[in-house]
Amino acid sequence: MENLPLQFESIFSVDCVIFGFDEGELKMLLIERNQDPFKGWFALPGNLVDNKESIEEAAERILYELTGLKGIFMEQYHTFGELGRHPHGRVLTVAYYAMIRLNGQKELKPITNYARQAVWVNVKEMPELAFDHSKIFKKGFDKIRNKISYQPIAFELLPEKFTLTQLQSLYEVILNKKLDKRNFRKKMLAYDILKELDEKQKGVSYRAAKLYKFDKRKYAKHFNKELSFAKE
Amino acid sequence: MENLPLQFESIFSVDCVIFGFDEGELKMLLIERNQDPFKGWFALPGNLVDNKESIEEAAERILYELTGLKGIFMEQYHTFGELGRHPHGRVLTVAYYAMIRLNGQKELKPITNYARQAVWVNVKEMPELAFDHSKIFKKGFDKIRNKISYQPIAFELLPEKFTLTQLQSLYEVILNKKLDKRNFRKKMLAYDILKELDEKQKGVSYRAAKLYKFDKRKYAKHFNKELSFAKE
DNA sequence: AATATAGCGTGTATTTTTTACACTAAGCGA
DNA sequence: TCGCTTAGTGTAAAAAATACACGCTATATT
Repeated sequence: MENLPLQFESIFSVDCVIFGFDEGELKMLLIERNQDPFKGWFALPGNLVDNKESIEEAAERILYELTGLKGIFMEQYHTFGELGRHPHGRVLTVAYYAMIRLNGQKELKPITNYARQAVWVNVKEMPELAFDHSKIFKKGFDKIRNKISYQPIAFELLPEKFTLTQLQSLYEVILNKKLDKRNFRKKMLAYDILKELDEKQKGVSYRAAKLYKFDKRKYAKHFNKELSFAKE
Repeated sequence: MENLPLQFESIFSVDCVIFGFDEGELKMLLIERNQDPFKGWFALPGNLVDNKESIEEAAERILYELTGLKGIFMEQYHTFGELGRHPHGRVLTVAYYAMIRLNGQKELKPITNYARQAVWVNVKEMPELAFDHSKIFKKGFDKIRNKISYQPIAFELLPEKFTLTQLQSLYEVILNKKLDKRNFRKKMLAYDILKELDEKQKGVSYRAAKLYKFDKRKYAKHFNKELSFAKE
């Protein structure tokens, strides 16, 4: 702290690990790089932070520029700064994650041409990524897997209205194990953070399930108590 | 990532939040700064990371230089990079924490003169700190409070041999609430990670308590199951 | 030697939470 | 109307968490 030049600029980047849930699969947002190094490789959306913006603002801007997604709230989870992580020198990267709702097909359109395209990739079919991004992704995945065990972040991934079966299968994908239907429902309803709607699922060729909404107001009330979904 | 100069140097720092437990009080390690800005203020041990060392190495080196403590394993928990956090420009700082055993009085002797002195301060009597260090400390404290609820990190703070009452009072200080003696013991012993010794406390003017050791081997066996201490 | 003192060490009953487990009901399509 | 597919439901047993109080023992004091 002491031997700093009197005025200086920091060089560091952010990387974003964005999860989405679609067709029963947990997916992650990747870009195909259009620049060296690692041109043509898949990578996490990420770039350098400007000198006059906060890191959070940078994360939001960069995600927008590379994928077209706007207004996504992300949470910081780790900073990576291995000596060898970038070919041109050590760049620190601050990693953020978010879980978002895929309303039907959210349009992915990179605004800059640093990215050739942005795509959703099933987390179970992740290719090798540029830089140390595979490691960053893995740690982010661990993070949400852990977090979902005590906080109901899963709702962020589902459409506004969802069935209990959808909710359960999301938990199953993230935790990577089967849960008991009756116990899952009992537990989830006991938390009293779901609002049952007067509506049913449509367009299915079997008995339609009731739809539910996440009730933020009730959730806030229970907020101190941490919720536990993982123990079963 | 794309518009990087071909070779560059990163400027960033680490700050260390080091907890110790002594005389029934949870304490934190602070230095008194001997340099502007904030000369004479208390601050977390922290400094710039060299260009050829990993962040972890830097944390260890810096802690040593400022306090004389060696070989402390620290864990990263957050990165702070507010635009205004350093008067000369934005410096990112990666924050680490550790909990350490204070064997009697561990000698604190700054090696460099960036620090005038290093001292243990009760977390309940924390002065205002330089830069945004109060915020960094607070987040670190939240972190261990949360962590101790499901992982037995408390052992790192106690002497090798300790009584159950000492262990309980440490939990009470960190969680900031009273726990029931019988239930605490029942739960702790049920986890089967303590080894009862054939020794007793010495030098107390009342019935001496049995001493215990933390049994790392048994802990490793149970490691998958997370332990819960906070619910009561 | 007797007594005071301070913290040690222990058990049980109750409530709450977690788990295991299987069938009928409803809606759609052929 | 029959067949298929998923929705929706309850109970009993086990495990975990909680609430709660007193005799014991080592030392210090007189």
